[in-house]
Amino acid sequence: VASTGVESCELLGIGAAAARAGVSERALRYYQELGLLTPSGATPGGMRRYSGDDLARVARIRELQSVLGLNLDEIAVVLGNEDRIAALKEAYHSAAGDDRGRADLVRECLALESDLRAAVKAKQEALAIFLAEVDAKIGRLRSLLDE
Amino acid sequence: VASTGVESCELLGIGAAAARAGVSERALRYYQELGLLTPSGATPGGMRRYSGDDLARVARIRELQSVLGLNLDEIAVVLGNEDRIAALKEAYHSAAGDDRGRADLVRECLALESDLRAAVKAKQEALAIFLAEVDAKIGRLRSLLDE
DNA sequence: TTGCTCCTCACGTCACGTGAGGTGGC
DNA sequence: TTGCTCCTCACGTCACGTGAGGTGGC
Repeated sequence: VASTGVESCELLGIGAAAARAGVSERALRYYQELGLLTPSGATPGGMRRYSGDDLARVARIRELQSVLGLNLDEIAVVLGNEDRIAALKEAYHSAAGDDRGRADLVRECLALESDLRAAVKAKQEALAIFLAEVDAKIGRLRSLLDE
Repeated sequence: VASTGVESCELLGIGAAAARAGVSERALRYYQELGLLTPSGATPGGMRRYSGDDLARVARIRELQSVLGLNLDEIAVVLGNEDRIAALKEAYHSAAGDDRGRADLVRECLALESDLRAAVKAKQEALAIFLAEVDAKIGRLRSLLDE
């Protein structure tokens, strides 16, 4: 999961973490305030320590903001679902719990992921139409140049 | 240009205009405050009157916000360019002005439209990657269901 | 002790939302 | 006169930006 070049043993301070993630320290503190991202570690003095997984989570938040235009409330739902999926995989590997309830959980996660997929598809459609309009405008400008 | 079902002779009050455009009255007043959209008409009493072209401009603003994620400063640039293109077409039909300067203007508009096209392409690329990830996650969940 | 990084308020910004209180034409 | 729509402040919200002033470990 941690493909950011940070070993899982060494945790970063908020300054280094913000620099690596390409966000502000304020943003990291704000995500924590909203319960979106709790740093993996802390010093006795109350300083935040971020892991590679934490940085991956920050990247995911920014992606959901910029690519899909979700707000932080909506992102909390998506991240919550992804956390549940990860927990489900753990539960499947260790053969604990009842199969009946677990299958229901998987179906629930699948439904939420399908909703996300539909949102992406809708965005793609809108972008394709937009691109066609821009291309048409460019074509008309080109023909204007050829008198 | 006006394909919103509003005849060009009858201008709408801000309430009807906002309802048709699917935005708030506050948003229309805010766009005017920023110089993005000046209503085509006004009553002696100081009430705003919106034309079909005004509504099309509002739709364009919302499209640039939601599809491309531009802020209102960036949208002002795009709209300014589109206004110049429209003015250029007028100038080409009436054979006024010098051909030399006009061609330069067209080239300038073309450059800005090409920038816009590049932004759209980048968004498409990001969305395609995102969709592939969602599909992979859905596939893994489906295989979990098949035990 | 000196830097450096970190901490918590707390006010500013952008794109509006949402009343508060008053005006204007059928 | 009564509704209805419109007007201008003006404060609230979301996702942070940006200092202000103080703390903590090498």
